[in-house]
Amino acid sequence: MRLSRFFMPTLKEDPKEAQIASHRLMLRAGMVQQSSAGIYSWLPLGHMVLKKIENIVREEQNKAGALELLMPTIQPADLWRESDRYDDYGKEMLRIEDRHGRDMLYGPTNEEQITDIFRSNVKSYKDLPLNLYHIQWKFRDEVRPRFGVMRGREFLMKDAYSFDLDYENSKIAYNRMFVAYLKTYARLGLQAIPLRADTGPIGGDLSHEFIILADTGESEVFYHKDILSLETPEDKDQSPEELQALVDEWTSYYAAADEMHVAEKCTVAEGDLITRRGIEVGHIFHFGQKYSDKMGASVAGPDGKDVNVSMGSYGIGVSRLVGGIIEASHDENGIIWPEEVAPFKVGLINLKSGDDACDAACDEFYGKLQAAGVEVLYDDTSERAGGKFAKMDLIGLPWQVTIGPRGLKSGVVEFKNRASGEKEELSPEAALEKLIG
RNA sequence: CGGGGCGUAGCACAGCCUGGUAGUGCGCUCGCUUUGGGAGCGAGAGGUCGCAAGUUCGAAUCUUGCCGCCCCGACCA
Repeated sequence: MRLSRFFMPTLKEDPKEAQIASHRLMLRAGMVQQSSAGIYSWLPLGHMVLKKIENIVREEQNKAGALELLMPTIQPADLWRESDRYDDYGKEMLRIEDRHGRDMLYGPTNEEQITDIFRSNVKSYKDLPLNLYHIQWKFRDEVRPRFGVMRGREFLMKDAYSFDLDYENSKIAYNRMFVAYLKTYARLGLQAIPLRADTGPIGGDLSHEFIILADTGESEVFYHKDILSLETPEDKDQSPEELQALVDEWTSYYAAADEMHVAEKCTVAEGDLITRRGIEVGHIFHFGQKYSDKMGASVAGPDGKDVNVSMGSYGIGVSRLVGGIIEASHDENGIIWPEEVAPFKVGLINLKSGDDACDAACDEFYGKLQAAGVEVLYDDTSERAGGKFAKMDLIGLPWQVTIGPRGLKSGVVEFKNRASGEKEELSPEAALEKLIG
């Protein structure tokens, strides 16, 4: 992509409404634009990152055997009356009336909708286990949206729903998602910690939330220091026994958010207990028959008798992760994208566009990267050098290649790693080798 | 939802107290000079001063009401 043809409205100064790093940087980098409180338009650069995260989440869900579908954003109130949540959910639910006077709502989550799909189509235990998910926009009318996309009212979420014949099988589904989440966060370049969690309005008896550490996190977390040295599970299929062993390993260390942490009961030695702040980026629940009982989601078991299925739900905040990753990975100059989610892998800077030698060298370099399928943003504008450097650091692409008249005289380009700040002078061929090789 | 703050050019702000030609910096356009870490000079474009009512000869400025946004708290993926 040539910057001259791209739409990336960056800001040199900090917008005053943005208080925390990710919000400030997303606005400055031209990733999002606020539409109203807690509701954002995703501009091309932000949209690219959002889609990258979404795709990684999707791939890991698919690998874990979940099947993607897509449920609507607007749901009928009657479904929610069946589960009694229409009255319980409170003002966070955005309620709408259609032209016929029917009560509708903008879905804050989809347990009722998925249970309806399940009950009208699945009748036999032979069709289980089943795990269905979608990646869809949700709306929760938060009293106080804040922190940009991290606590928006409208947000993109992956939510999966598992259906099993009994608790034992449901537990396997739960464990499978637990492990899939560990793999997902690792691919996103994040160190995530599973915490035993409160089940809240979704209900249920088993629940973990996944948090990433960042100073601006909204809740305080307490954990045993060794949990950070656990190895991410291999990216392969695991048997139910292997899954259980992995979950046991990850939950054997103490880890709790402030509302679940009781200092007197915590047995971790003082020197081993770390207190930091965390951002919740995922939450999984086993809630058994809560919805299948109320909504009549049953299948015939092996003995021919109907059984209400045992369910779980599994959420990942996709749009929140965009902000979360920035919180966990930035410096005073801007964002530092982990390579897997970076909008482009390489930023190519033409230091003197209009100069024949520079233009020719850049065009050639750009062409070769594109031919090799490497995503590159080529700053071919006539802006001054300082501005180009600052902008490239701001948007945080993992690698920067700078081509200017001075280097060209001695046949080198500057090759910079955004994360470490390390620079080296290389021949164009050597730089290409590093990026393509 | 309790408490606080702010709405003036795309962005950040001054002007308001004490009513009288709507300003500054950045950004944008054009020209010239520049060109290796957010340049200089010159010339421009860009505003229903959040909205409405009121007071007044006259309102960005005073009064009232409304709307929007931000921060702290409680709440929450």
